[in-house]
Amino acid sequence: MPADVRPARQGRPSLRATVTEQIKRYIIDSELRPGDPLPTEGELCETLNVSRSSLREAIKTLAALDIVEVRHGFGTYVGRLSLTALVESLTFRGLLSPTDDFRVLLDLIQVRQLFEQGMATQIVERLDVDRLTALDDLVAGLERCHDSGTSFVDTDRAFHRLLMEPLGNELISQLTGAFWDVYALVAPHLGLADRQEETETIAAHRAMVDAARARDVTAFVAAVEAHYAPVRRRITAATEQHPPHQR
Amino acid sequence: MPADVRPARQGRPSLRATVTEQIKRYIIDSELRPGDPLPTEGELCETLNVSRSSLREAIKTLAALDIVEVRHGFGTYVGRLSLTALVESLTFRGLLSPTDDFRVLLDLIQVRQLFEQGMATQIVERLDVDRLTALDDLVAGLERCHDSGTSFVDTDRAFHRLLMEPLGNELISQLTGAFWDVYALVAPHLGLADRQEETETIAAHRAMVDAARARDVTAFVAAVEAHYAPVRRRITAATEQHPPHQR
DNA sequence: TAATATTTGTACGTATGTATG
DNA sequence: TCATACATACGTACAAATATT
Repeated sequence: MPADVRPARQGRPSLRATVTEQIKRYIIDSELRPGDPLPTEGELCETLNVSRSSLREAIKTLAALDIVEVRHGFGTYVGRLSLTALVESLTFRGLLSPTDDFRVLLDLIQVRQLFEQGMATQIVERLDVDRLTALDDLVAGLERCHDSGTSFVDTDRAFHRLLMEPLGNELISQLTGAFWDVYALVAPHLGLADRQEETETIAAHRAMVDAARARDVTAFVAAVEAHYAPVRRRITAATEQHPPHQR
Repeated sequence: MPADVRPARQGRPSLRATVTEQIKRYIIDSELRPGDPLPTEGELCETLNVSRSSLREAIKTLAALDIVEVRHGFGTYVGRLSLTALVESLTFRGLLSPTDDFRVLLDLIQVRQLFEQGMATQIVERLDVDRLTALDDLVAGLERCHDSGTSFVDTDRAFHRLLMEPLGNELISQLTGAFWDVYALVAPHLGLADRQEETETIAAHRAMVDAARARDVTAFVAAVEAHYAPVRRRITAATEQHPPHQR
């Protein structure tokens, strides 16, 4: 009986690796969808002929990838397949290396900018009136947050996700959200204050909406540039002074 | 004693969640680097005051994210922080929904194209003579593979990674590799044959190198377009005929 | 409100497999 | 070959969460 999958490093695949593959196979073969229930641990143990400990470790591996979702005392379900694993992995990377973490953040910002500038033509084309109005509201929300001193972050995240939504590319949308999450999680640990530039940032958001409404790709790209430029400057400045790693 | 971390959904965080956070914290606080050894399971159990089962499940969660790496019979180490989790997650997503999987692939191709076109200016600017020569060799390698009928894939992957390397953006490089991996894993399951268009693909690769050598951004972008156009056509065609899900 | 069944979470003990020297 | 250290696997028991009655 040949091993039909990659032997990872060498030797035989571990039992847990086998079990994770079997569970994935079960989900695919049963044509389950996110949210659908899986058999209980007991049933799976019996079906796959493994102990509960081994099965649980396999389940935990799959849960980390959001391929399954476990609810205590209730059951196990097919996961939402979100990119939480990517967020966790990148966040940890950002927190891990004090000397390199600014590099990680710069990389991240560059990708976000690449998404919005590289898709500028399609974004400007496809943003309909409803979405433009919604974006207006979100910018107004940013201003309210600024005035009242409340948190910026949720509204900002929603803005950038809504911007990419009309592309109809679920991967880009999710990556946008994921990268935003990572930035929001890592930046505070680096002592990067946001508030000083909020006014500038809000203006850039508004410029993006205006450019999109005017179907002016060039102006839109410039507005995106203006949106990310201060952040990049700040990170670069922080890199140069090579601050001590806090905590 | 207040719960100092996010309550996730509701209630108290599970012990396992706490343990995973503690291990991550330990790695960061100890300033460990990828490849560095962690304490043994026994020591960690004692330090964190948890049973082996709980600890092991936490370890498995971290291993799935490549935050730690376990070597059987040898020990546990800080992981390479690769994007294997992203690859696994996206691959599974592609395999999961027969009706949508072409959509997933199209999304993927679009992002790959976005990377190469959006970064065209910098790529063309920064590719030095050595790298251009290396790219020449890789194209020659593609031709040899085509003539001898051997596998295309490794050389193609190397080409696209080398293309992005001079950007110095590790995230883009890794995402490029990850997306390539996902495509290579999912495409065969959809019955998308590659060989028919190999000649066309090789020509596009060569055009990309030539354009880069001439520092001609416009030509480079066009070559990238020509590289991905046939793939996208093929996926679109396959979508329309809505084939039965094999296996 | 309370009791109960179901399901996942945690703990511990023991035996086995694996890598290194 | 052997010894040691370590991870892997299994089984059982009980705790905690959830839903139903």
